[in-house]
Amino acid sequence: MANQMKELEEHMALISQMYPGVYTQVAPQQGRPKPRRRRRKNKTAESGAAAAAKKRKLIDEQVHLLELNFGNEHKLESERKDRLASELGLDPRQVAVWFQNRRARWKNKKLEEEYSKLKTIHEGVVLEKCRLESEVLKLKEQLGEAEKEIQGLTERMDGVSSNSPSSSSMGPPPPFLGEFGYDQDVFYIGQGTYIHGFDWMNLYM
DNA sequence: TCCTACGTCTACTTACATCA
DNA sequence: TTGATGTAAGTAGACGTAGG
Repeated sequence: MANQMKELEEHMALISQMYPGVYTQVAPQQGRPKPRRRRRKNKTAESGAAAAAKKRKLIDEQVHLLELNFGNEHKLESERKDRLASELGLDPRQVAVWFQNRRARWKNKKLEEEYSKLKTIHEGVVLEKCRLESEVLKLKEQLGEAEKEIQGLTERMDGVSSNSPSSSSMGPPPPFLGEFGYDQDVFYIGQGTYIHGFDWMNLYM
C-alpha cells in the first residue's frame, strides 16, 4: 500500500514534468496529509430540489464543443470561458467547472497509461533478470565440469611423473588453491615447473 | 514592503443520474 | 430495487496578482 502511494506520487511528479504548462499553478503538496472535510447535506427538500435543478447533465452538443476546446488547450482563459459559455448557453462557472473536472479526468487517464507502460517495462526487466540468472547457473555448472576435468588430467600427469627416477626430488604439490581449484592462472606440470594456463593448454591440448 | 481581496488552480468530496 | 459508475458541482487551501 505504501509502495503504491509512493508510486503514485512519483507518477504525479512525472506527469507534472511531462506537462509543465498545465499543472504548475499549484506547488506539489508534500508530506503532511490534508485534513478531511465533510460537506453539509441539503437539509430541506426545497434546497435539494434547487440543487437538482442546478445540476443537470450537459447535452451532447455542449460536451462535444467543450471537448473540442479542451483538445485545443487544456487551460481556460477568462475570455475563452465567457465566449464558450455564451456559445453553449451555460454559466461561465459551469464551463470553468467542466474544464476543472475534465483536466482531472485527463490526468487520471494519463496516470493510468503511464502506470501500464511502466508495468510493461518492469515485467520485461524481471524476465531478462530471470534469463540472466539461469545463464549464470548454466555457466557455473560448465565451469565445475571443466575444473573436474582439469583436476583429473593433473592427477594423471602426477602419476606419470612419480614413476620416473627423479620423482623423489619433486617440488611442492600442485597448487590448486584458488576459488576454482587452481591458483590464478598458474598450472603445475611436474618436475617443479609451473606454467601459465594458456601455455598449459598449448602444451597438452 | 506589507496587507487584502480576488480569481484560479488542484485535490478531495458529495450528490445525483444512469445503467446493468 | 440496488449497487457500481460517471460526472456536475461544492469546498479547502495554495498561489499569483493588482491595488491601497
